[in-house]
Amino acid sequence: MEDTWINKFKGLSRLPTDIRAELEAGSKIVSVPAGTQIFAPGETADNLWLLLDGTVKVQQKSETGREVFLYRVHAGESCVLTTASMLAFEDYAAEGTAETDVRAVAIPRKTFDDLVAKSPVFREFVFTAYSRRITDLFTLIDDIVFQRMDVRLASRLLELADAEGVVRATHAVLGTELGTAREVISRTLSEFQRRGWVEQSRGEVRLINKEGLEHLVKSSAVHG
Amino acid sequence: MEDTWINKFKGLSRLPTDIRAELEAGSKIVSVPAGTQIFAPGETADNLWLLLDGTVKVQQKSETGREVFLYRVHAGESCVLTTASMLAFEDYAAEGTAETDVRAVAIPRKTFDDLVAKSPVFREFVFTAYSRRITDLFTLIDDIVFQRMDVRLASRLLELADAEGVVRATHAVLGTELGTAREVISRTLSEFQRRGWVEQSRGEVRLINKEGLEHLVKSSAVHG
DNA sequence: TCAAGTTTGGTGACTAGGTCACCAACCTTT
DNA sequence: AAAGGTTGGTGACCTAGTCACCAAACTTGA
Repeated sequence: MEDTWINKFKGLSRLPTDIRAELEAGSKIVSVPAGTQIFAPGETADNLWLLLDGTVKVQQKSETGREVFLYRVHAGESCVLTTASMLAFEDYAAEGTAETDVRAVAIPRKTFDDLVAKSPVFREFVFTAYSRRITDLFTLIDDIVFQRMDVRLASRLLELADAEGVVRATHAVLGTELGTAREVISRTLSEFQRRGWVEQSRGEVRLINKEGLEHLVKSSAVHG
Repeated sequence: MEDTWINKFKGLSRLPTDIRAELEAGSKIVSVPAGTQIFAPGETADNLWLLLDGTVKVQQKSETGREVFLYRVHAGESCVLTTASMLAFEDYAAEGTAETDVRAVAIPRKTFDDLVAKSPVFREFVFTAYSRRITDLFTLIDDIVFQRMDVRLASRLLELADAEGVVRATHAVLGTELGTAREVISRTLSEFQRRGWVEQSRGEVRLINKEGLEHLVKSSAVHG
């Protein structure tokens, strides 16, 4: 029914015909509604997901119940870090939730393992995805340690804004995204509002002066 | 000359004979002195290292020149995260340095790729190593965000202490290990000294009451 | 439609920890 | 013994995380 999804993934378009056929035959397209938990700590993942539409948020839950945002998987990307736990038959410490309605290709362990064995192109696809994710994690650690909160919030708001420049998220959610407390978000947003960069209402932040936010982000990139 | 190193690596001992032979023939044992830079940002790694002796410290260098410690590779482990960049032909954002004299098995890209293709046991070895490293990174992020500095320092001191209970490291080094400033280390160590847990001299910290440190670490694990 | 409960955001007071500037003690080199 | 680098100590200050509490905005149900 849908024989072109492979072309949505840059690294897969070079797959030879026989491997493409095996990949299509050995996987299936799934749809889940927003809010669905896709993988959870303590569960062994048994499918590699390649996202066709929507986004998945990956968070780490600490023993105290608090959460830290790790990364976000967008359409055209894969939840590849789960494959490590998949092939290693190990549990995964993070949890993934569909933020929006999600359509994805689910590749079961067996197909995945076969393709890694057979296809150099597929191997490169997997390891490239890994490499990107791991680099993201390194960048996250760097940010947490060295970057100021206001800069991190400004840049996250710019990322999360929709076409109208509106971010639909509560202060508490933004807090876990950045690994900080809700109060810190509230205070920083008040300051942004005082400067005329944003307007707020319950559950949303409207960016009314993106240049201000962008300038804050840029200026800090220079000095660190 | 050395045909038993494979048994130092738990996940490799189950390799079938022909694969063992290929692995041994296609790799070589290398030795480097303490302080050697093993991989650096901007370089494509072209060997997977399996550590036989010594330790390798992996750090992220930020644009500002400051460093954050990411993880430490011990004997019997592999620098597996570099393989992602190896197979993806991508640069790596982190740098690895030999902390001690290091003896290791270097597996070149070609051998590595062949073995991943041919051997399910080797694949499992690689992905298990990945899984462990990634989980470590998640734990690190969690620690940085939620754990108190004094607890983190206490636990790091216990890890780094030699058989005599001595940690040979300057305050500045301990600072980068924990992603904090030297001053914070100095103050926290003074407090530990005041409590009779450690004694200090230039370049080293002697743990004279490990129970005190351990108790601090344990007590915080309960409440978070 | 109103009361009760829940979710969301605001605030003051306090603490932990990161930053800056500077100095002193200590080691190494010549 | 002087000079210079390395290491550690300290006060003042600022950022951000924590705690306790409240108020406003929404939701639910009788």
